[in-house]
Amino acid sequence: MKFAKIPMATINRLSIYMRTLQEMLEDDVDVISSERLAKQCGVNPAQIRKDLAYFGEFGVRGVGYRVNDLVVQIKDILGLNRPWNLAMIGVGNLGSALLRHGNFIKHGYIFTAAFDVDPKKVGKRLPNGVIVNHVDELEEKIKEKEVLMGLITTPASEAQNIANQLVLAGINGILNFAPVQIQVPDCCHVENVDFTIKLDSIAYHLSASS
Amino acid sequence: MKFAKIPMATINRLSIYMRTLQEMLEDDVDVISSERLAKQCGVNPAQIRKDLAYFGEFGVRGVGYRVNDLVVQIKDILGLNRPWNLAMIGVGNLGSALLRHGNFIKHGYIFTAAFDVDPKKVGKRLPNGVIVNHVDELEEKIKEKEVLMGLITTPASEAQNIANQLVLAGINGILNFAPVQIQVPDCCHVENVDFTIKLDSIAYHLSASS
DNA sequence: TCGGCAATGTGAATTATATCACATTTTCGT
DNA sequence: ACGAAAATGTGATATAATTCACATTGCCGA
Ligand SMILES: NC(=O)c1ccc[n+]([C@@H]2O[C@H](COP(=O)([O-])OP(=O)(O)OC[C@H]3O[C@@H](n4cnc5c(N)ncnc54)[C@H](O)[C@@H]3O)[C@@H](O)[C@H]2O)c1
Ligand SMILES: NC(=O)c1ccc[n+]([C@@H]2O[C@H](COP(=O)([O-])OP(=O)(O)OC[C@H]3O[C@@H](n4cnc5c(N)ncnc54)[C@H](O)[C@@H]3O)[C@@H](O)[C@H]2O)c1
Repeated sequence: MKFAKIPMATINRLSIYMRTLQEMLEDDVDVISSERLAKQCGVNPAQIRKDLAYFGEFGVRGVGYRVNDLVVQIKDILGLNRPWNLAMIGVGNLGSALLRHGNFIKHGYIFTAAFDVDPKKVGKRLPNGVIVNHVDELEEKIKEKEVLMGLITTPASEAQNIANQLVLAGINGILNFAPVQIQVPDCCHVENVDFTIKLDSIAYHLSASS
Repeated sequence: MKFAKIPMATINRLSIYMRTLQEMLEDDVDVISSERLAKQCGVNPAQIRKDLAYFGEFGVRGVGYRVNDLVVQIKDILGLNRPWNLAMIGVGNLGSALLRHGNFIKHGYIFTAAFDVDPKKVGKRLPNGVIVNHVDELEEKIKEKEVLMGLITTPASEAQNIANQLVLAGINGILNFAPVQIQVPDCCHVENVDFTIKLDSIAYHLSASS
């Protein structure tokens, strides 16, 4: 079972399960059935069991899943039982909002470096103590701070260029907020966040149903 | 063909095609083959033709697609040949960054209302001229300003509550940035944006490949 | 100790999505 | 005017993901 190809959708759902389970922990739920968890997450119960079955057997038949254990197991699967150092490239509108946001650290994501080209921003100290570096120092600082993922929040026109530099600096995980498709070698994994695509999808549904 | 069930994935890809085509227009490309467009968008050429075939015949055999025409056609499909009025609920960190962002208006999305509960924010005028209202006035203002979609950027704990109010105010399209699964009636379409899920997915890929 | 219950884990069936492969249609050069 | 070239549109095929349905397993109470 361990060596089957894992659907991407499964990985994304595991994140959602994990987050839901963490909320349940705070409400002192300690055992949960796939049925109840499924309802909470808006998926089919068999889906949850199948998703987990790719990685092993984590439940107790007739009982359900121990919430705390399952959170740990999912974290193991996803590689989240360790901190991940992040770099932000582009400390503008969106970049700053993300840097200020407290949720990342709660999930083990730590901004340890930030870069910009604007002289007004370079040298500034961020609320989390990180100092904004000039993008010229990208490779050096990324290695020094042991950064493993880069978040691109520069203008779209710069995104590909920044991606290239990140890859050269040894980064192989990128979260791209610029609304362009960036090209990287196979060793590097890119995820895109594009809000307007989501808005378009809502527009389609509202138009189609009227 | 018109009445086949359209895959969600098709709709999302149409947005990507459209954006890529719009870039090409700026570079004065006026005809494009599915093959070249596919390469640019990182998909299979047959995929593009199939996606479009759900809605009609837009190309010229032996030639390709007229870029400008295809943009118009896709906009028609998605319902984007008209403006969409948006409301932002929660004018914090993220909400403000989005409100300041110029890309939305370029795609026909117009923020016409904004809401918060913080007395320091209510009454303030935003860069786009919109005044922040108290959330108590949600329904009234949403009707007055003819808002059709709501963006939720409040703390997660408030998200469901806000969603309920939006539905009551007649909204049936919601873009939710809070990291919780919100429940709405079938008439309402919800899309979620959750950055940490994307980070988790990157973490998984980096862990799995090492 | 044992039988019934409850909920998992999973092969099989179904549904959805993507790709192939080619007949069709248009353009263009001679 | 015609034949070759190019690229669409689409039925058939392949692949992937989801859901069903039930045998299996561990728990609990009598
Ligand atoms: N702000 C939003 O709400 C929002 C929403 C969706 C998408 N986006 C996308 O996110 C990106 C950033 O948006 P924004 O609103 O923060 O823009 P912004 O202009 O406020 O910020 C961009 C920052 O990048 C810096 N920069 C420019 N070139 C750079 C380079 N080569 N290296 C490093 N830094 C560089 C600029 O100095 C600036 O600080 C854009 O691609 C935008 O389309 C933003
Ligand atoms: N900031 C980010 O980069 C980021 C990233 C990912 C997810 N998110 C999510 O987006 C949401 C907002 O994040 P943020 O960083 O902007 O938080 P924030 O605290 O800066 O902003 C939240 C705003 O919502 C307002 N608010 C609270 N209750 C409200 C209510 N009932 N009605 C209307 N307004 C209300 C607050 O007054 C505040 O202005 C959160 O759910 C967060 O998890 C944010």
